[in-house]
Amino acid sequence: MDGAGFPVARTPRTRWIEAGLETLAQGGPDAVRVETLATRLGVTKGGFYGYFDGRPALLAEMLDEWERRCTKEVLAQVDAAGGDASEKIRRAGHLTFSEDFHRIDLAVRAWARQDPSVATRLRRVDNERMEFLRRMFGTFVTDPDEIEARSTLAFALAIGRHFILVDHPGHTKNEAVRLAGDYLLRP
Amino acid sequence: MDGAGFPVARTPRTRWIEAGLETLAQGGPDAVRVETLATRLGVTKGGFYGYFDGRPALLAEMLDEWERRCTKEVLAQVDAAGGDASEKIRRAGHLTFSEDFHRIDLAVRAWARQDPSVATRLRRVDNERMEFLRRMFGTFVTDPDEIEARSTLAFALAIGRHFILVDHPGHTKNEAVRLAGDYLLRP
DNA sequence: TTTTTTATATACGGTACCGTACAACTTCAC
DNA sequence: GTGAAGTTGTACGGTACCGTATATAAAAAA
Repeated sequence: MDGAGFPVARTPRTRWIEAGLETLAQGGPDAVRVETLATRLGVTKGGFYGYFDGRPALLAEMLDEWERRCTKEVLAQVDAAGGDASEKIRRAGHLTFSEDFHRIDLAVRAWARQDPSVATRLRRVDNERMEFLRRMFGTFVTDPDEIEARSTLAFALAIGRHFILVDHPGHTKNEAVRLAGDYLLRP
Repeated sequence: MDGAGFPVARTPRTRWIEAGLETLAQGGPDAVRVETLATRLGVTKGGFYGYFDGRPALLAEMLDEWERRCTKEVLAQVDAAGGDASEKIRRAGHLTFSEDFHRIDLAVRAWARQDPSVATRLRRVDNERMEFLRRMFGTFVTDPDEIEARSTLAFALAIGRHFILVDHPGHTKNEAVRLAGDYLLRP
């Protein structure tokens, strides 16, 4: 065809990015080191610089991937599943606030406090999520201020629960969060 | 007296700890490096190892200082000021999450997600704060579940507002948070 | 002033990581 | 096979940081 025989990459871009995101979730952005990632992947950094223009480029692409996942991917899954409007809203909520996305998300969130360019990306994503919450509360609350208040609290609960370390005597943590959620969602 | 002449330390323990906390707030725990701190303080690391048994010891003492500040110091001030329950809640919020303490607090919070020993300390502090919130809500709410729900939401709002990056069309961020706070504190 | 005591500067060896250069290997096309 | 072309391993120099050892400076006590 266009003429080149080549070996299959053992460690293509996607694997570096995947390992990077995993490490980010576990240890924060400072834990994402080229040589560490290489060891983790069972290779040396030899191939890395063929794919990425240095460590900053990897970090940028990790953020690209994270952003893509929590926007396009979530919307695609929601649309694919079908159902009516409120069904879709609920599904989107479960997806964007699922444990799976959260680990990376929380790391990005902490990272954003120290890096303005990360903050810009996070703001873009968070605004979309907040819009979703407003739509949700708008279906059974009429006062705009109350919509804003409840949406803000719901978002804060979804995020805060992972940054706050408290015991709830007589309840599990999940029960306590559910209690708070119910309080927020009552008519 | 006990017999020692000595020069006044230009850079005593407290200054290292102070600089450490400041750096922690700005760049996270990984930014707290001995030599970097020394440069920032206009000295070399020469004196550091006379005070601290290595970098981990400094980090530990930084956490000691942070813990001391946000328990004894803050609660004393809140109780001293008086006022009714919701007044105290706001005051506690303003004090423990005053810009000054807050910057450090949020950094510790992010740090705790990656270090179990930090998490243990944070849990101790957060439990005290949560106890305070429950007491305050308990003065005008009777249902225990509702006390727990409102307290959880109040805490989540205080923390979440700094980790969430959203625009509130028609409101400033502070207005939006106040809206949420009012909603939470209504009788 | 001299001595004593301590804080800091300087110098060192070691580790971990970055990014580059190039050699060695692997796979496909022929 | 042989060769082309991409992937990975290895080797290198550079930087930043750790922790130690020791010299220097400076202030209190004599």
